[in-house]
Formats: sequence, structure tokens, C-alpha cells
Amino acid sequence: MKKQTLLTIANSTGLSVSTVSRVLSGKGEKYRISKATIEKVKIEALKSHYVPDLVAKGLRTKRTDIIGLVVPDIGNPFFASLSSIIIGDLKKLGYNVLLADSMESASEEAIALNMFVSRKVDGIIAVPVSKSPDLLENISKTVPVVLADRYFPDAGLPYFCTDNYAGSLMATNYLLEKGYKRILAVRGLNSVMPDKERVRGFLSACKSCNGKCVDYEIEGNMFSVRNGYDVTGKALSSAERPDAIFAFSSNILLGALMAVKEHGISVPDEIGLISFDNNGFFDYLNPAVTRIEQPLKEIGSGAVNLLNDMIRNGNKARDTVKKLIQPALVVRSSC
Amino acid sequence: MKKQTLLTIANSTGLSVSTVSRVLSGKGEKYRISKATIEKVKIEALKSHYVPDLVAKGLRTKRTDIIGLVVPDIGNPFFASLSSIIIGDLKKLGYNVLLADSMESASEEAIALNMFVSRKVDGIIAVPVSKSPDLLENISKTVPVVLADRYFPDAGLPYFCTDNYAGSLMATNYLLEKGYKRILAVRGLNSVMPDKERVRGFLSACKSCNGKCVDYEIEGNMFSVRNGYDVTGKALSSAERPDAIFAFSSNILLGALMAVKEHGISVPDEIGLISFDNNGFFDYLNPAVTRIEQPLKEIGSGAVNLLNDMIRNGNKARDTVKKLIQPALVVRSSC
DNA sequence: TATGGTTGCGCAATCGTTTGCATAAACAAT
DNA sequence: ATTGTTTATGCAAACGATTGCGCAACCATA
Repeated sequence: MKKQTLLTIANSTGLSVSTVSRVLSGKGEKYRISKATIEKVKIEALKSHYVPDLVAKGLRTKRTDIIGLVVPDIGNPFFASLSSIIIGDLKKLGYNVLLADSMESASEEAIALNMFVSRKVDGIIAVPVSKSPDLLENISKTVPVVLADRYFPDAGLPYFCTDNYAGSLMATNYLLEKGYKRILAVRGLNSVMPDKERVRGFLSACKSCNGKCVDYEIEGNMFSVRNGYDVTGKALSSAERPDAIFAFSSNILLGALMAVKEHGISVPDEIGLISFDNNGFFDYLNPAVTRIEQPLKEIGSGAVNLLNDMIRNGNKARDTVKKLIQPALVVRSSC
Repeated sequence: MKKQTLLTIANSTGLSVSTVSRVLSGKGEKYRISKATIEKVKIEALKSHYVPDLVAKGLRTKRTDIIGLVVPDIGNPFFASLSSIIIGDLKKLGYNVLLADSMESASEEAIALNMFVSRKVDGIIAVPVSKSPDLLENISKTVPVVLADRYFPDAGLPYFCTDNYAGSLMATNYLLEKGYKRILAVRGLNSVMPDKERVRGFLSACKSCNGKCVDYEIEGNMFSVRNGYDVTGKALSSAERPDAIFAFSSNILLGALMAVKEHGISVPDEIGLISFDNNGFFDYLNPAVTRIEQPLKEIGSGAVNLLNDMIRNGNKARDTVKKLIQPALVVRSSC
């Protein structure tokens, strides 16, 4: 059971490496290799358990059929679900995936991106954590790059993302219509677009509500349970406590919920809760959580298909694709 | 900004490719390259933005520093968390990760494993879904393989896994001590060891309980919310309904909880619930869920470290490492 | 018997590294 | 002046695949 290569097959069939290569890569007809020869080669390949060396192939062809995917935290259900969709779609198109976890660190992300380049991936899908698009833009001159979930509005990098402004508007207006008057928004990582857009939507709704909103406030700095817990806890201890909380992520919501429970405040009567993003378990909470659900499937598949286009047809899109996809309000009973 | 290779650097410095290679791969001293030359090469590499071609390097050295990781469902929080640990630990050791999602399909898994071999990964970590160890054992003759979470007890494949028998025993005994007498165990995928071992633990506890247990039953066939919901629903509608449910996974528990709620039965008074495996949100449920927590960190890190050993020191372990790690009972208020 | 077209395949370069084996220059020792 | 040693570097093969070009053999046509 020695290692099998094109050469070993060539030897045992009495043919040349070229011919074997052409047969095994399906180009037999194209090169007018005879039926008999094709058969002979295929049989021998099977018998000898030949496995093509994709590393060698990659070196020669300059295509690896590998896509680099970098996300801020693969343990986070949101990114796990998104990755699941992306990986599945890529597989259907014949790509494999190098996965890197930037752990919300720009320097780790940079390492991962450079690794992708060094490994000659055919394309990159990134949920960027860096504050600057510079590295990604630079890389995108060489290899196709598509962003998902997070993005840089003014950079030349295509992206697929939830319309966070619209979603935030929707959530806030829903709270106001329900009669809540003092709303606390607990925001996440201040530097990323989704967070900024959610702030914009929230403010816009609060400011143009014809007096429905008596007071509003924005606090917080991370998409974490801890942040939700801390900010909410402080607010609940203050003189004029909010009567509704808009959590900018599902983790934030869980933290907020924890604080609310500890203060013995009842949901949704004494305080309303709404979340941006679902987490798969909100329906099992008591009360089930009303939320804005993100179009994960559209984001993931959109990014994959665009990337594939860019790889196949060259980067020749007239304009950079920048897609904001509408999220949906899913009403439950937390407000 | 042309593509830079060792050759381009060799030309612009007036040195040979060999020398440049040796300097840039840190073997300068070893080959007694002069300080001056080393500096010159490094400067030029920086100036020209040289990036090593890891594909070419891989072909030449037969090492890729890539590990293949295949899991049944990366969207599942359990596998996402495990993957997060594994990927993080691998990165510290200088490995990158090709991730494949077998979607609980043995044929998809086989495709992924063969892809790993073809791509010349240095090692493989698998959470296998196949019922037979044949393919994995065969592959492990060529490239180091370590299993995590799921395993084949009699195969020559090393694994790191929760002691599911002990955990199941613990959970069941806890229910019995709490006074529950009619226990329904909702099991998952019948063909995998963790499930079988949990069954064994459950039966063992029920049978040797000195009459504490009046009735017990086992049903189910998937680690899914749906399965938990269906099995529980049916049981609750039966004449002698169970007074406690032992869910063999967190997803199953959620399904069971849903059914329990729909039947208007109160937890933990009318029915007790316990789960094998945590999901990160059990503490936010009402009541919070008592569960057996799996030692994810030990499993992930253990697998990574063993694999690294096998790669570095050759497969020369005297005996195949087979580690069952003790889980922990985390008491909350669902039973 | 040239001429031309078709059929079926092989030669050899190439992708970018790494590395065993020289080797040239400089110096030291005899 | 010869020999030996050390220093600093280069030559060229190798990894395993792909592919442009060439060519021999065969057949048909004129």
C-alpha cells in the first residue's frame, strides 16, 4: 500500500503521466483519449486507491477551492448559525472552508486574513471586527472578499447585512405603540455598524414619536450577557427607572432578564423587553421574548453566491454589492 | 505590485533562492548566513510585501499545519462550543483548521474525511456520525486521528469523551432521591455511544434503586427539539404519565419543556426535568434547569493535545488513549 | 505518391518551496 | 607553497499535479 501518484499509475498502465492526469480529471474526451485507455486508467486508479494530491494541484492551478471564513466567535449561536449556512452553501458549490475565530480581536483577525492569503484561498468571507477596512480592502485587490453581518459603509467591500436601522426602528416603535414611555436601549460594541445603525434607528423612533416617548437612554459597550446585566442593573436602581428595555443582542437580553428577575420586577407588566436577534431559545423563556429576527439565510447564502460569482466571473461587477436585508418583528409576550 | 516569490527577492538582492529561503524560514544562523545578508533579505521581504506560499511549502515539506475537523452540526451550540475550544487550542499550537459539517450524515462525513486526506491535513479531529469505524481506522493508518464526544469503544481510535454512563447514573439517582418515581428517559440518536451509555446508566440506576423507582421507560431517536417534544407529548397524554423526565440532550429538554407547558403541568412540582448537557441558557429558563454538564474544555483540549503529540512524536503511543471524563451535576430548580 | 486531416498520446516546462550536496574564498597551520 | 578548516553561499533535484505543443501513425483524397 504505497503512496499512489499519477506517476505510479502511469507506470503500472504503461501510459504517460499526462494521459493519466487527463483521464482522472475528466478531460479524457476533450483530449480524445480512447475509450479503452480511459477504462484502463480508471480501473487502475480504483484498484490502487489513488487519491489526488490537492496541494500539488493547487500549486499548479492556482486554485484551491478553499474559502477562508473568519468570525468573531464561533461559540456564539449567532455566528455558529451563520457559519452553518455559509459552510453548507459553500459545500454545494464545491468549496471547502478554512475557519478562523478572531475572538473579537482585530489583531487575531489580521493574522487569520494574512493566513488565508498565504494559503491561497479562492475567496474570503468575513464578519470583520477591525475598525478599519484597510487590510480587507488591500487583500480584496488580490482575492475576492465579501463581508457578512458587519461591514464598512464607505469602503469598496461588498456586504450582506440585516437592515439594522429598519429593525431598530421597528422594535422601538413597537414598544412605543405598546405604551412604554421610558426606554433604555442597551447597546453592544460601539465601533461596529450594526450597533451604530441600531442606535440610529432607536433615536430616530424616539425623537419622532409625537410625545409617546417620555424618556430614552442608551448605554452599553459589548454584545455580552455581562453588559446587559450591568447596564440594566444600574438603570433599575436609579430614581426613574425605565419601563422597557431594548436589548441590542440576544446575549444582552439574557443579561437584562437576569437583572430584572433579581430586582423582582415582572415582565411584561412592570417592564417590557425586546431583543434584536433571536437565539433559538427565546420561545422557551417565560415569558417568551419578542424580538427582531435577522435574515440569516439570506445573509449567508447571499454572501456565498456573490463570492462565487466574483471567483468565477472575475471581479467584474459594475458596482460593489451592498445589500441590507429586512429583518422581521416576531411578537411574543415579553412586551 | 507584482506577486512576490523567493525568486523575485533573490533577484533584487542578488542572492540565490536557497539563501533567501533559509533566511525567511528562520534557518539563517543554522546555515551560517552572515548578519548582513540576513538583514538585506529581511528588508527586501518587508519592502516587497512578500508572503510565503503555504501551498508550495506544503507540497515540498509534506506538512500543511492544517487540521481537519468534522462535526455533525456546527449550528448546534454543543458542537459550536466544542469547536470553539478546539480551534482556539489548535491555533495556539500553530495549526489552522479545515472545518466540515457532516450534517449527521455518514456519507457527508466520508466525503469530508477523504477530502482531508486529499488535502494532506496533518491530523484529524472527528465527532463521528458513522456507525462503523472502518473508514476512520483506515485513514488513521496514514494520518493521526482523534475522536471527540462520540467514539467506537472497540476500535483502535483514541477518543476523549464524557463518562456518559456515570453522568446518566448521577442524573437518574438524583431524580430518585428527590422522590420521583415514574421516570421517562428521552434518548437521542440510538446508534452513537454517548446515547447508548446514557441508556445503560439510566437502566442501571432504575434497576438497583431498592424500589424507589416504580416505573421507567426509554423512548426517542434523535438529539432534537422535535424528538423531545413528540416523545414527551405522547407520554403526558398516556394513562400513567411520568412524574419526571430525563432528557438526553439540551435540545431534547427544550422540546420536552414545550410539551410540558402545553399540557399545563407545573415544573418541578407535578413533573421533574433534568437534562444531559447544558446549553448556556438553562439558567435563564423558569425554573432554571438542573443538568449534567459535560467537561467540554477537557474534551477539546485533550483531543488537541493528544493529536499534537501524535503528529510531533509519530504515532508511537504504547496504547490507544481512551479517556472518559467525569461530568458534573449542576443543581438548579427543575427537579 | 504526395498531401492533408484526424486520432491518440507523450515531452517537458511550470507552479514556489525546501534541502542535500557542493564549492569558492578566506584564513590558519604546517 | 601546500594542506586543512571554516565561512558563506549556490546548484539543482524534488514534491505531484496540469497543460501547451509536438508528433507518430493511420486513413482518405487527389
